[in-house]
Parts: sequence; C-alpha cells; structure tokens
Amino acid sequence: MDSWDDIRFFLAVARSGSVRGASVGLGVNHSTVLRRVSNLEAQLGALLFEKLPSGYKLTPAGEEILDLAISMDEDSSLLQTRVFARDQNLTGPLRVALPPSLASELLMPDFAAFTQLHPEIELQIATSYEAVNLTTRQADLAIRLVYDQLTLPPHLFGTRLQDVHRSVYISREFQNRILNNPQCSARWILKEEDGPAPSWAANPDLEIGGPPINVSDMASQLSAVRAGMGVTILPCFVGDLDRSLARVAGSTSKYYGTLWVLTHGETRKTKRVRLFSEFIKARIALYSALLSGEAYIDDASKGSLTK
Amino acid sequence: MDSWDDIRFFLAVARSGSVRGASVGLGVNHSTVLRRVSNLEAQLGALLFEKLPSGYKLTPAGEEILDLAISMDEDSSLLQTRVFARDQNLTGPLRVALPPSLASELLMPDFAAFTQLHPEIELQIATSYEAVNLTTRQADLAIRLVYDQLTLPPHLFGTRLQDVHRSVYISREFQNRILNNPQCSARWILKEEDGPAPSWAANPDLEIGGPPINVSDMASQLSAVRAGMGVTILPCFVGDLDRSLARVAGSTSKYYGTLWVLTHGETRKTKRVRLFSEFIKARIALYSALLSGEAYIDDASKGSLTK
DNA sequence: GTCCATCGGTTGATTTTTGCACCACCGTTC
DNA sequence: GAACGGTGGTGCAAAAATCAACCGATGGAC
Repeated sequence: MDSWDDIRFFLAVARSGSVRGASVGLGVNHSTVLRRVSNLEAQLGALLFEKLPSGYKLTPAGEEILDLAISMDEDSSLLQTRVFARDQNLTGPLRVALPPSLASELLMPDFAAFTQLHPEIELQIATSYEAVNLTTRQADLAIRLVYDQLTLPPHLFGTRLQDVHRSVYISREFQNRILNNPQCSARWILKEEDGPAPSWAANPDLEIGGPPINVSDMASQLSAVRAGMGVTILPCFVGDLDRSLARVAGSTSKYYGTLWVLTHGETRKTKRVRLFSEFIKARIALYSALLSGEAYIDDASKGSLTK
Repeated sequence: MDSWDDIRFFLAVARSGSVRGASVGLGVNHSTVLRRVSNLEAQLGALLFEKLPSGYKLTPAGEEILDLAISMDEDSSLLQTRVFARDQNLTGPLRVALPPSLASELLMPDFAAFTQLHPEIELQIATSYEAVNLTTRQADLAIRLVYDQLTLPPHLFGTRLQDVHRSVYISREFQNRILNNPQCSARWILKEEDGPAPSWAANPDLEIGGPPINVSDMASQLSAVRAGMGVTILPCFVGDLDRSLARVAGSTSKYYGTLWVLTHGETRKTKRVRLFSEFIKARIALYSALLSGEAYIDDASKGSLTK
C-alpha cells in the first residue's frame, strides 16, 4: 500500500457517513476527500462505498476493512500518546479538557495561577460539552462532571473528587420586586439540554407561571437570570458565587453530579500531567463546600465566598 | 495525527537503517524521506532517529513507537489482502512467487498453459531467491523449495508437494573428451550461495582437480557446465531435462529440498488462487519422477522426458 | 408547490510536495 | 594519498495534490 493516508480518509468518511462531513473533520476540501477515496478504491480494485445522493455508505468490502482502519487509527493515536508520555520535561504542551461552565465560572483563576507558577508549561484549555476523547489524545487530562455512572474505557485512570450540587436561583433585585408586587410572576429559564424543570425544584413559596424561556448555553442563562427574567437552576458554585443572585427562599440544593479527573494510562506518569493533576485537585478541594452547596449563607455577605 | 504516511516513511527508515535505503524501497527520492521523517519528528515533538554519518539509528523514543508502526503496517497489508480475498471474480490479477530456477527451467510452459486456459486471469510471475512475504501480499501464492524445515507464519497455509533431488552433472561432450584424454581433468563449477562441494558429490570414477569455478546464478552455472568447463551440482529436474548434460557416471541423486505451495489464509478461498493452486499442483505431480531424480535413464533417449 | 440546506461531482487556479542536481562528509579500497 | 561508494543535507524547478468556486440533484421544512 503506497498511501496510508488514503485509509485515514476512508475511515473519516466511513465514520461521518458523508464526504463533506469527513472533509470538515479532516480540515480539508471535500474534493480532496473525494479523490483520496476513489484513489484507494482504485488501488484496492474494489468499491468501498455506495455513492448515494444522501451520502457515502459502506459496501460489504468497505465493512470488511473498517476494523483494520480503526485499528490503524488506534495505533496512530497511541503512537502520539507514547511519545508524549516519554517527555519528562517540564517545558512543553499540556492539553486540559473540561466543561465550559467549570472553566469560565470557577477554575480559570486557578489555571492562571498555574501558568504563573509554571510559565514553561504551555497550557491549552479545551472546553467542550462533549466528553473529549483522551484515548485519541485530544487532551492529556480531563476534568469531567459526571452525571450518571462513570465507566472508564481501558487505559484511562480516574480520580473521584467531589460531589457537585445545584439549586434554584433568582436575581436579588427581581426577588425584591416580586415581594413588593405580588402580580409580578417568575418564569423558568431553562437550558435546552437540561430538559424541563425537575420536580424537586418546585417551590410552594414562589409561584412560577407562563411558558419557560429557553436558552442554549450557560452564558445566556446567566444573563437571563441576572436580568430578572425568571428563575433558573444552576450549579451552586455558579449561583452562590454570583452576588447578584440568591437561592430562591426555601429551595434546597440537590445532587447534580460528581467531579472526576481523568488521565491516560500512558501519560499520567508524565511530569507535566502529574504536576497539573495534583495542583488542580488541591484547588478543587478548597472549593469543597462551595461545590457541594454547603457554603451558601442566606442573604448575608456573599463577598466572603470569593477567593 | 495528520499524516499516517509519515509513519510509513519512519518505518521504512527504521527497517533499512538509512534514509537512502528506505528511499529505494519506497520508490521515492531520498530527500522526500528526509523531509517526511523530520516532519514526523516535528509533529511528535521528539527525535526519532540519531542522525549518524553512517545512517539513521533509532532513539529510545523511536524504539518505543516502532511496534506501533509495525502494527499499522500489518493492518495495512491485511487490509489489501482482505479486499483481494473478497474478489471472487475469475477476472483479475494473481501474483505467483517462485524461485527463478523452477520458473525458467520447469514450470514456465505450465504457466503458459494456465494463461491459455484462463486468459482473463492476469498472471504476474515474481521470481526471486528470497522467500517472498505472503503476509504483506507481495504475492498471492508462493511455490517454495524448502531446504531445512518449514515453519509457517500464522495465517499462512502450506501444502507439501514433492521431494526434490539433485545430482552431479557434466556435459556429454566434455565427458567423452575426458574418457579419450585422461590428462584432461574436470573442475567444480560452484554457485556461491551453495557453498563448497558436499562430500556426497565426490566420485571415485572422476578426478576433480584445480580450483573451483564460481558463478553467481544458475544461468551462468548452466552455461559453464554446457561449455564443458567442469562438473556441477544441479537439481535433477534441470540436469535430467538438458539433453547436452549427463549425470557423472556413478553419481547418485541426493535429497535437495521439498516443494511447497503456500497461500495466505485470507486469499486461499479466492477463486483465482484456488484455481491456480489446483492447476499447478496437478502439473507438478506429473513431474514427480523427474523432481525426485528417478526419471533419469542413463545415456539413453532423454527426449522422452520432455513433455 | 417553494425554499433551503446538504449531498456528490467537476474544473481551473494555487499551494504543496516531490524530484533532481548538487554539496560535504566518512570509511574502504586500491 | 587518490578514488570510490556510501551516508545525510540543501536549493530550485517540475509535478502533483489541494483549494475554491462552481454545478445539478435530492430531501426535508414550511
């Protein structure tokens, strides 16, 4: 075979199901993908895809070699990981993946502190809602908020850190307005991905009426609740830290998920990974009460909570 | 990793030990290899080779990823093999590997017959002294003359066919000359790879003196013995078929090796491979007496041996 | 039905890769 | 010591792969 890259393109198309989809994933023009696939087909002397108007679908021949392409992909990923793992220099890159909310609302100052402490480490922060794939070395370390159960893929190591609670929040200004003017009613501000308001959030002291306001991300959600558009459910480490917000009177905090730090088996012994791992675990431990929702003091001076 | 081909180049260099050596194997300019390797090193952020004046030698980092590159290579080979194995058309290519002597001196007419019988099969005959690698699909079927023991790599299937004997030959013309002129002595014609003349070939009836004549291939060896330069050891299927040659009087035939037909586990069920395999086995069976050296009739009409 | 997004396919311009012709260097051989 | 065959390294021109901008077709939303 005189081009392994053709197999890489084949795999991308097989995974995405379309040439165009593969092309964006690969970061190349779709005509390139087209040509490389037909090149591979010509070399093998077999049709690998059914060229449907709706996309590329694997033929039996394509199915048969898919697992080998996947195996090559895994090898190539592991290859990068191993080289990275060998690197015991403090100097060098370090990719950390975590959910956007944790980054922007809580840990960014700690990341800043870490870069000050170790300026020679080139910290790359990748925030995404989706769980980033450590196996393919999209990241060297991942901080995850796990909702259900954590099933660790092979070769991955996890440390369970901390339970995270959430509660129902409202703008203080808006709360006062409601108290003074009983006609004024609150509405739910819901993030689409979270679904409808859970039953535990219902509160006898506060009537919530009208259709919910839907937002797509936490930034909008925060803006909306700050602007006094209604009430919303937030992780306590977000809501409790925001001076303009208060928990809706009578609301309890509820278990939301558990924080984990994940590392790859090959890279976890690397100096940079170990260093960051220990650092961030220590920092998160400091937020223990905040994350679990036990740090909230009704009404009183919230300023003391900020670090 | 955005170029699996770089890994392919890395592997080629690691195997050959030099950039230039790899370049000829890959069929590209050596500067290309140079650039691809440094490209890979840059992407991984690690030195893979020690750049010695005598060649490229793997660093520990390079050693560590070598097995993954090999694994990718194996996957890529198997990928081609699988696609080929799926192909149940009679029409298509078929690569057969065998030692040059067998091809040129015995089986070529049978190959000709096969292509006449199945003109739609694109027969590619690869003759080489080295055992061709079936696993990497350099060939779909190999006919081998095995001298020692056959240890089959995994996934390869072999059929034991026939013992091959060899004997000591001389030009009939030269033999007569010696008989008439006792001063005239014979010399050994030796093929380098075969080493010195074995003890069993010694013959009390024929004095062999002087330094041996060394040749590098069988074609030269045949020319030399035909020209009456001396005596030589040949497989019986070569010597007995040549009307101008005779076994040295009193010489016995000795076991030389065993013929095997090897196929890859994945491709052996392919129509073309099965067809050729059965055909050539049948043909070789016809040569049974010839191969084992039992067909030789002293002096008498050798013409009857040719098919 | 219309609109719109997405799909694959094609073609000419552009960028990237590759090949070629060199160089310097080292060890062997004559 | 000179010549030679081997090694890696380096500009520059040619070749090849890629990009960008199209096209027609399809399928779903409205």
